[in-house]
Amino acid sequence: MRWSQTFIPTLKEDPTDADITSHRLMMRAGLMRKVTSGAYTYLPLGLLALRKAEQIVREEMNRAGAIEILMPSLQPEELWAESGRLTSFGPDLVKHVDRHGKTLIFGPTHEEVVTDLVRNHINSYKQLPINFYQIQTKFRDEVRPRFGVLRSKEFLMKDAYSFNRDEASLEESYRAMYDAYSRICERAGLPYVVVEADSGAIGGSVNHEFMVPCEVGEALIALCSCGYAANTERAATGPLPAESASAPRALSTVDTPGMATIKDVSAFLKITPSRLIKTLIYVADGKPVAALVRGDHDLNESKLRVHLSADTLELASPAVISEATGAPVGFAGPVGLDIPIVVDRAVAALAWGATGANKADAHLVNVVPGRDFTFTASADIHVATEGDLCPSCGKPFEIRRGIEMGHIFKLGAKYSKAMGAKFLDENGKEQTLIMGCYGIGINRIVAAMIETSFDDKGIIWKAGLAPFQVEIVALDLKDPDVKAAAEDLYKALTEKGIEVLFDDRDLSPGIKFNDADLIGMPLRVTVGKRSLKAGGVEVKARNSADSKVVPLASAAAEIAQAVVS
RNA sequence: CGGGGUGUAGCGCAGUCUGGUUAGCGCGCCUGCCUUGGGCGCAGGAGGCCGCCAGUUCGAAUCUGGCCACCCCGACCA
Repeated sequence: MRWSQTFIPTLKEDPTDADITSHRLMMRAGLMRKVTSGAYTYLPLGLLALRKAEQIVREEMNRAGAIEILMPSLQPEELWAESGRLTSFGPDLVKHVDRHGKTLIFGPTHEEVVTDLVRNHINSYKQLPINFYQIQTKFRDEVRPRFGVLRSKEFLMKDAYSFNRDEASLEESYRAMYDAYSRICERAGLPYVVVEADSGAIGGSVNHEFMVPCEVGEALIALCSCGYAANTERAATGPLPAESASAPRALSTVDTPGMATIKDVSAFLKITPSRLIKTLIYVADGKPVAALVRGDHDLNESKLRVHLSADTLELASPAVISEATGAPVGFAGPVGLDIPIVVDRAVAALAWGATGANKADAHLVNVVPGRDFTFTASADIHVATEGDLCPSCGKPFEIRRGIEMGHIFKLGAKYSKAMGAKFLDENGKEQTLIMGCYGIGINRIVAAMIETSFDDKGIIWKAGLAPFQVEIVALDLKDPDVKAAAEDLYKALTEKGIEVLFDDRDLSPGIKFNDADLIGMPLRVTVGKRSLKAGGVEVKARNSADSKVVPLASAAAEIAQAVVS
């Protein structure tokens, strides 16, 4: 591709609305442009990279035995009503009412559509297992799109859905996807960790996320040297050692006028937030329950829901809170409370703490769990954080940020049961299909790679995703010898099937070198009067400061060799 | 949805507080000359509903009100 014949609008300055590296560089290197919040136009260079990512994913899916199809973005609302997700997915759904008044959903995911396909056409165990996938644009009405293409309202996704006869078969499909995802990360040049994750709105039990560790990642992951790795939304925590109870003092009440937040109260009482016992009132399946966590911890609703075996769980309204505790929000406490009380194990481990007094403008101090209040259960119900211990080996976690690039789920019968997707087994007996689903964000592959491979000059492409393997920078194009040498090399490399970008623009060397660094192709070949005088062309890798002069006669072969290796 | 911020040429910004000729600067763009190994030089030029609507005023980029868009933090989240 000749630079003069394509469209690569590089920017000298950083755009004001991009402040993370990948977004900034994707704009500056001319990979894309924003159309509106959360929606981008991919320009030639960005599109080439996106297609590379897509092709890697496609090849690995095919290799893993998945079958490519293409489902529509437009989905009938009724299918979502059948699965029950019309409400659970809620406001994130992008909807459209057509001229007949029928509501269509712009698919954020395709469990319903694919399950509908399968229930109509898969009837026998002989057709199983089967795994359908597609690479398609998805829509989500994101509350806050951000970080360029890392969280957008419209994005390219590969979604695969396996249908299996039983758990053992699902395990095989799941394993095949797990391995495929690992290979995809490796081919794309992405550093990654696989973590246990929470399943959110998709459902199911076992699931893993493929994370690219990176400062701008939105997910927090707990890592342990023993190999345990989990999203902090999901990570179990090991029990903290109980504090030794040194001569407990008597419970007493302290006036705390207007102090309803952890920050206010801990400052006023001159104790650390970890000594405060935060009392949260929830409504589980219609009944109020108190959940106690340390002031420096966040309650993990998933853990609490699982512990309570509740179908629905939501934070109680102020009215319910004051009815249960007799106090306004901010002053709830466990002492004297007559609803079920679940304490986090970290709270149970406290020798003493401070809590709300169930009375406006008052807190209790020297509260001893078990002495001053009893509790229904003690469980791990807080979000894993710095200072927590690994549940597997007991050593402290390391907490890191990561970009969630892929997510694989064992769904079980969640959708097949709700939508009646069944098959007949060898005995002619009707069975419900078991499902798995496997998603990977194509745009995120590209952005995450850039986010983890750049320098102050620009992008440093890993070969797997690089739009071109080689950029020829031709200087002194008005010199016939230089022109001929550059053209010949371009032709020779192209004929060898190498992806070459030929910067044939008649611009000053500085601009061309800076652009070459910015767009960051793995190999740069400079052809100019000076290089010819030195005996040929200058070859330099983007990720190295060294360069060498290669004779014209062997240049094409040598460069081709370097690209392959 | 709560908090904060920004909208002036393709990009990056000044001007707004304190209203007053023709709205500036750098980069980019066009023409000519010059230059060719790290964002050259000289000369000439094009490009603006100053986010939108309404109001105040003799006069509004500037003051007032409403609206819209975008960004950041938080909440939320395959």
